Amino acid sequence: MKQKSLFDDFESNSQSDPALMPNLQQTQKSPHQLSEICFDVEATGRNPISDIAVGISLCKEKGFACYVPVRHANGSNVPDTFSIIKPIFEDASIDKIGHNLKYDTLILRKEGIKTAGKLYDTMLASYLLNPNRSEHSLSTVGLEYLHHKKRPLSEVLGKLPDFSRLPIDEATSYAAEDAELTFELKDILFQKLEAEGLTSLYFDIEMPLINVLADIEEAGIGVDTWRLDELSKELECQLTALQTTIYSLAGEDFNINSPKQLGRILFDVLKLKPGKKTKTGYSTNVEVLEELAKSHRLPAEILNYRTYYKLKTTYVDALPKLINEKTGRIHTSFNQTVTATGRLSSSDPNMQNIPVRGEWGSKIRGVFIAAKDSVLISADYSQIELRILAHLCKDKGLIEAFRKNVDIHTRTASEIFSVSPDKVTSDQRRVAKTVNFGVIYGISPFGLSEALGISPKEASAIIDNYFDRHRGVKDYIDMTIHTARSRGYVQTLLGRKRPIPDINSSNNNLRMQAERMAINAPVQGTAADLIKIAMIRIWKRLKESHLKTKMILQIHDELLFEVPDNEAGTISGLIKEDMEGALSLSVPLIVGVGKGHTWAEAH
DNA sequence: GCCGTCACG
DNA sequence: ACGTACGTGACGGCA
Repeated sequence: MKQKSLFDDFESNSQSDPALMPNLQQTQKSPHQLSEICFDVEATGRNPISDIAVGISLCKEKGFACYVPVRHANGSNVPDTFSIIKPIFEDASIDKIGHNLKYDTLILRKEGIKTAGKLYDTMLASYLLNPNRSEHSLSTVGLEYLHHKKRPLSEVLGKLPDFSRLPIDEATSYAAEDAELTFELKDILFQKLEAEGLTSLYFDIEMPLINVLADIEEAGIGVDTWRLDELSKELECQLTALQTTIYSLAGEDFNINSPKQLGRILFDVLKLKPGKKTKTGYSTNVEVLEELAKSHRLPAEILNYRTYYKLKTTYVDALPKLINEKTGRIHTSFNQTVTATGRLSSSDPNMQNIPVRGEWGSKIRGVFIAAKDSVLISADYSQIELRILAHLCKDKGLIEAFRKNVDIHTRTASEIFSVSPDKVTSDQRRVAKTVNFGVIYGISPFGLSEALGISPKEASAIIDNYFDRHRGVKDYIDMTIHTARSRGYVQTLLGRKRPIPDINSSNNNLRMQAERMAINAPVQGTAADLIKIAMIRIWKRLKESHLKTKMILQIHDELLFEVPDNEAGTISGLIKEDMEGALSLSVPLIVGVGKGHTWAEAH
């Protein structure tokens, strides 16, 4: 069969309307077999689960871009668009280039198009090149690398509600520009990735993760709306009662949610002793209120009120609004280009900060439920960051502890307090746990003293003691800071880089903060690399084995799966195996697995 | 739009 | 004398 050029098809389809293909009119080149195509999907909004495609722009070379309207409100759409472009997107011999491909592929999937072929995502390339940057939109990246100023979509749209209302000529010039800009960015960014040694991280981890995340987002998670409603009423009750108590204790009504008004009541009216200050006034945070609660009932009730208010507004009342009408499930967004360390982030809703602690943590996790005839399985890495620290710093004591699989906090306690492990008190273990976390965060005497409520002197002694017994950790930290100073960046085990711009700053605070970032980033970032590898392995295994189990959440060191009952018996072992074997470190990796009808039960 | 606060790893 | 543990996102108040 004769291979027809995509652009031939577009031309034949658009001849009656020259406005559709302005750039095509300019460049009449002889058709040839495509080896790569740059594309961008224009849609009705920013949520790939609920949005629909309005049009698709394509660029095959510089100066040769076009736009195919699909669902414009004015009706000038190309008939049968998808049958024209479908073969191109599904042709594995044609490389696909795009900016934020997760979004585009999710939209295309709903049109029945499954993209095949080698993928290049310029947004992910930009992220790996500079993860400190908070934004990697096409306009931002285009500005940085091509000095190209894109007109903001909001300005193009004006008062129009979405892209489908845009007159076709404006839509065409806007969309074609996006595809062409992406096309031009590709070569520049990939040369830089190569030069920075980031290609294997890019092609082996970040790019394959796109489809994993797209599947997770598409799958969503089930929620018990009836139970949410019940919890909302219960919280409403509690809050009403607390409000009455608080007004009576304060002697007047005020807005409890206003730190400013609360500060006036606590420190001006009741004359309680202010603790720390913020930039704007008195601090009224947990630490301050807990201290005040020792001498007055009001701050104690404020703390209760805050807890319930948070649970109600951020979770119980917010979640139902985010349930997708069609699927009846919650579909979070996993953002792959936000964090400076390589972690994912989650939003709309953030499914990575759902309460877990205390009675209400269980109540709220209890509303996330498995589908009919399925269970939820949670698998989480045990002490992942400390194990990674042990591997990175090669400290003998730390490695030995994990190889023997002893309780790491108890062991640290026995070291810093010079007692045998079986004599460690729960209080000593708590202190040791804080120290172990502190090490990963770039511990300082002041920070530890604040966290433990002890004097900086005592904290300093504990830290010195810890580093005396763990020279490997101390040397690793010194070496990391030294590397950061000389190279300007730090790296994870897989070569992910984080620039540390302030590491040589003359400002002590900035420099010390930079040092803590330098210490933490390789540890947190390697853990992020690790779980990403595990996700890809599991995803491939599920696909190849034609299993119906779905990965539905990632919470930094935990993966959550929705598992049909008939797969529940065998899947845990496979998940555990893939997660524990994702990287071969000098210490074993251990994954705990739980099962249940709700997330609370599975965790 | 920023700030303070607080939920998570 | 200063301000301090690392990384996120969402909420309400306020200018």
